[in-house]
This record gives sequence, C-alpha cells and structure tokens, in this order.
Amino acid sequence: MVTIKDVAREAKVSVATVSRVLNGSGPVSDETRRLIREVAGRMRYVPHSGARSLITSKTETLGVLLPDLYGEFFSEVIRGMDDTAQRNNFHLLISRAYADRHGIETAIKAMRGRVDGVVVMSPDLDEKSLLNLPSTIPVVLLCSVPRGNEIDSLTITNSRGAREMVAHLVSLGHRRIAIIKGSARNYDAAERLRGYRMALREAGITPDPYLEREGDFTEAAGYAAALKLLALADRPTAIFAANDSMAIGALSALRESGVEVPEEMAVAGFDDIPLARYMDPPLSSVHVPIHELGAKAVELLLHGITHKNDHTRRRERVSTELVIRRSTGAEPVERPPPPTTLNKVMAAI
Amino acid sequence: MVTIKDVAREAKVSVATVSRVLNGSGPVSDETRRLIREVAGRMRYVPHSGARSLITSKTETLGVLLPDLYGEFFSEVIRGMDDTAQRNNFHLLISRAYADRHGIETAIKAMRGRVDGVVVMSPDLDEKSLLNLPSTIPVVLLCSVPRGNEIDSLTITNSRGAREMVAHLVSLGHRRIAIIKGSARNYDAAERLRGYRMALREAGITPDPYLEREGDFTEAAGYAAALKLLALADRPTAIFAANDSMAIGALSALRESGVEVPEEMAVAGFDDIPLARYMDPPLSSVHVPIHELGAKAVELLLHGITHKNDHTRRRERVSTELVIRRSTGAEPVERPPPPTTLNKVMAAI
DNA sequence: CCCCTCTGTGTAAACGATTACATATTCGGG
DNA sequence: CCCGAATATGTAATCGTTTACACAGAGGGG
Repeated sequence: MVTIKDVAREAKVSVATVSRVLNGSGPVSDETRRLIREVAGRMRYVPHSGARSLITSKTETLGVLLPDLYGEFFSEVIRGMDDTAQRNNFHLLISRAYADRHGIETAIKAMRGRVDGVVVMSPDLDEKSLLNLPSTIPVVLLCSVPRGNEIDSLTITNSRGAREMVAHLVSLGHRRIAIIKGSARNYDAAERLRGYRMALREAGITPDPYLEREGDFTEAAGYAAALKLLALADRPTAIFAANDSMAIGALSALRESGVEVPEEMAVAGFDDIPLARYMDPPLSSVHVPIHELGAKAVELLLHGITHKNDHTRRRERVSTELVIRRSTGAEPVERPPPPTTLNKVMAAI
Repeated sequence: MVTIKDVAREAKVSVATVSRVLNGSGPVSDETRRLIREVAGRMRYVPHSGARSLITSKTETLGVLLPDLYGEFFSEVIRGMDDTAQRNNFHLLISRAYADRHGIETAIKAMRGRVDGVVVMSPDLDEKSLLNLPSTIPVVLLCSVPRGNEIDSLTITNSRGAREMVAHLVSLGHRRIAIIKGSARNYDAAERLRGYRMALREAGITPDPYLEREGDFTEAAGYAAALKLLALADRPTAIFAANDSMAIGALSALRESGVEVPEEMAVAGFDDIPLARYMDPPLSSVHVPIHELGAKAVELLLHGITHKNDHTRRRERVSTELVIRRSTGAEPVERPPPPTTLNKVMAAI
C-alpha cells in the first residue's frame, strides 16, 4: 500500500508538502503542486482514512441505524440519504438493529469512532429507550417518537395525512369507515390511527371498535383484516389501511370475495408507493416524500455535526399529500408523472 | 473522548494490558481482567477504530457499491448482506454510483482505506470497465457480467429461469409469446432475453421481432409495452415480462383495455416480489432468493479477505424457481407461505 | 541449586496522516 | 542597504492503538 511518504520520496519533497497539496491547505508553488498531483495519480495514492481520522478526529462518515424492516421505503430513504451525503463528501455506514434499547445501544456503540453522527430510525414506541443514547455524537431520530429538546427529530405528518384521507372518505358519504392498523408499537402507525379517529370525531361519527383491525404493515395482514371486516354483520363501506401494502392485501381479499371496489367498498392506503397507481382499481393513497425524508435527515445531522452538537435541537416534519385515484370512487385525478429522474432510473432485477 | 490511556491510568496498569484484555490476546490474570473490564465499562471506553485500523490494517468494514436503482430488490439484498456481515462482526459502507467506468472507479477510490473489500453491483454490461478495477482489495461482482478468473462473481440463473417460464407458457399451448425486455445494457435483462429465445427455439417457434418490446424494469414501461402489443395485427397470446414491476404495469394496461387475463392473454413476470401473489390475477413469476444473494455475496467477499485475495476466483449462481399462479392460466399452485421471520417483520411505513 | 518454561506485566516502536513551528528565499519600501 | 512581510518548504510532534521485546517472578525437573 503506497503511503504519503512514498509519494513524497518519489516527488522529492516532504510529506508536509504532499499533504498540503492534497488538502489544498498551505501555500504551494504551482509547479510543485502539478508535480505532486502527477506523482500521486501515477502511484494511485489514496490517503489512509484511519490515519487521517486519527489526527483530525473526523471520519466523514454517517451512521444509519435501521429497524428490521423491508420494502421500498427502506431503499428509497437510503437513496435520499446517500444523495445528500455524497454531495457533502460523506459516506454512509448502514446497519440494522433491533429496535429495543439494547439493540440500538450495541449498534451505536459499534459505530462509535467510525462515524461523526447517526440517524436512528426506530419506529418502535418503546419506553424511554432512546432518551439516554450515548449522545457524545449528534443523533437524528427518524420516524420515531420525537424527544423534545434533547435530540433532533424528523417525522412525517402522519396524523394529518390520515385525517385528510378519512375526511375525504367522509366527504364521499361514507359513515362506516374501517381502519387496518399498523403494529401498536409503531410510532407512524399510532399517529395514523390518531388521525383516523380525529377525522371521525370531526365528522361526528362515533368510533366502532370492531372497525379497527390489527395489522402489521404486510400484504398478508391487510388480506386477513379485510376478510374479517367482510364477515361483520354490519359491514363498513370504506377501508383505510395504514399503509399501501396492507391496502393491496385488502384489495386482493375483496376481489376474491367478489366485492366491487369502489362501488361496494372504498379502499385507501398510505405511502403512495409507485405501484399504487397500477393496482386494480388504482389505489388512493397519502403520498409520502420518502426520498426527501432521507435527504432532510442527513441535512439535519450534518448541521448538528458542523455545529458540534451544541446547536438548538430541531423537530421537523415532512408533509404528506392526498392522492385520489379510483379505489375511493372519486374521479381519477392523477397527479403529474413523477420526476423524470425517478422514471429514468432502472429498477434493476 | 476517553482513550485507552485513560483507562490504563484509572486501572493502574499499562495500556498494553488494557489492549490485551479488550482483544483477548495475551495472558492476563483473572483479577486484572475483571478490573479492566469494569473500569472500561464504567468509563464507556470505545476504541478508536481509526487508530486500530491504522496499525492492524483492517477496517472490519465491507463496501457495497450499488447502481442507481430502487425498489424492493435493493433493500432485500442489503438485508442479506447486513445479516452475514454482522454475524462476522463486519460493517457495511454503502454507496450508490453510476454504473459507468468513471463512476465506479471514483466510488471505489473513495472507499479505499475504509473497507477491506467491496461488493460491486453493476448490471450495466458496458465495456471492459470493470476489468481493471484498482483491485488491491478483494472484489465481488454481483449480478454483473462475470469476469472469468479475475474477479469473484455471483449471479442469478437468469436465462434458466426465463427459459423455464417460457417453456411453461409453451406447455400451456401458447405459440405467440411476447417479451417485455429490460434495458439492453443490463446484464440480467440480457440473460433473461437469452433464456426466452432459447425456449422458443427449443419449442420450434420462430422468433418474431415484433414480439420483443423494449422496457426498463419500471411499471410504466410494462404498461406502455403491453399497449403496443395489443395494437399489433397479430396479437400474442402470452406476455413474459423481464421483471415483476413491468408485468404489473402490463396487467394494468390489459385491464384498462378490457383484455381478460389469463383467458385472452397470459402474463408472467420475474423476481417474485412479495406483491406478486396479491395481484389480480395473482402473478406467475420466477422466484429469486434475493436475501440469499446478498448473504452469499458477503460470504464470498469474506472468503477473499481472509485469504488475502490470492484464492482461486469463484463464479457462483443462485438458483431461481418457477412460481405458477393464475396469471398464466394454470391452476393456482401456491408455494408454502414465506418463512415466518419475513412475515413477522414489519414493513414500517 | 540452576536453568528453563510459563505467566503476567510494562516499555516503546510502529502505523500514516496533519499541522504548529522553524527555516529559507524573495521582494518591496524606506 | 536593511528590515519586515510574504511565500514556499521542511522537521518533528501528535493522534490512539497494537505488539514485539524485555523483564520479573514462580514453579518444576534434573
């Protein structure tokens, strides 16, 4: 492995000069600069980041702690993070961890010294787990229950989005509106449930516990919950699923049961994953700007890093947007096509 | 930040002893060991990984270079990688890069010194780009055109899977079978096309260029291609899409055109994403064990690392499996439900 | 009783970079 | 002609580890 000394020797200068050229720090004559650049390139010199971080105490790396999830959300949020990170010359160290206190602490510990900050995504509500993170380094909480003034946090306007969607269903004349919930321990799921209840209350509808079904964000759960709803003596006329995957599972169950959507049953989801518009019928959903979510999280973290973690904590939310398609019965009002970059991108495999 | 010296001073021993305890290297008395463990824990000491990698020249980190893709595949493969990496106490440094030569070289360069090896996923066929990677460190090529004896590689049995699916369509009596291709530059797509043609030849069917439509692995492309196929004077009776997203787009187009699936048109995809079984009708597809793919890639890389890159190069393939559902018209033969871990997992959001 | 081995510990030299400080040269102004 | 500032470069300390080597004491075999 070629080191800075090798380059210095080859270029007949001192290591200090080489370092200055490569970092653009001190004053160096144009001629020397050219020479060193040439030699370093020819020798394929790459500085040892460990050595560098040892002396500068910077790693230029961000940790990302994800829960044990899967699906498109995951990849899209990473895309957003990576874009912003790369633009700022940062790398991403990604790790999954169980959302419980122990899991997160171990994971953060394993990252200590490797990263300048961490984005923690821990949808589990859990106890005060996250409160006493070994927070010598900046931390941003993503899609987790916000912790006031202690940690930066970034969330989705879950309850507002859910409330708007349910309000939309109400405006179409529905009174018996069911919800397929996410896991009770999941923050986003809890907030969406809150929005649902809020909308019902505002419409003067008394909530019916039978219309609140358990779910876990999978298609299978949506499928099962829909079947149970159909079996009720007093069926709902609309189903709001706490995410699109469950809505898709529900659509499948309704289809197999011969229930017409939206005529006999309106269905709505949350997230607006790309597939939503290709469902039968196209699925109404609450659009979440996932890419932006990742990007903002990293921006927040970088801010914390440059301000050495003694900045005033922020608590931001990214906005959702109602996307109404045929599954709720209204005229299909398709949004303009997604940004071209997304279209051109290949979903390899 | 507390260093090893602080711990040594506090425990009244030398740094060497502390290091020995923490790494379990040299002989240390039980009493000293206990003491040092206690002190280190109390002081929340975490070794500086930079300093460590400086002297050991190991980073315990694997680089992952992904193309500019999105979708479930991405997240699932990362899951597989992370599982295996964590089990071996390795971290994952993930980065996206343009699949062209320059993009990959810059990205690998940026990772040099930070990682012990790299998994490069570069579906683009491109020129010999990948040939002369700065391969001082082990590299595994994932889902890319294999490079014989120079680099370890891991691919999917694309052509076999495609061939089997098309053969299945033939066995159902179809003679005019269309394909919606992936990008011509994409390796997986090219292999799937090859399998399609092979199956036709084996069935004694002369290929019709009008039945080979362009696509790019997105739902939108599948939608558009299906419409064009319907407009043909001599329509096909079956459509094989090179991935599920395009198959779903095609299903959507057929539905809107009032074409019955599978009666008037059989449809099949590739990948068997979780959603496939919830489509209308449930989508026949070629199952790809994505998680396993990621896991194997990391195993291959770890092998290269422990053998200091002078091992004999391997060239492995993970097998696909035909999953027949209603969209191809056969009786629905559902596979057993996916592993429970996957079911229990939450697809947060 | 001596020597050898084994255990437990400390000392100090690496590892590869950055950077404060020192030094050498040049240049312009008084 | 001299002095100070500016420019260009080199020297060496430093960051936090690991580990080769040294050393001290204990125990056992001859």
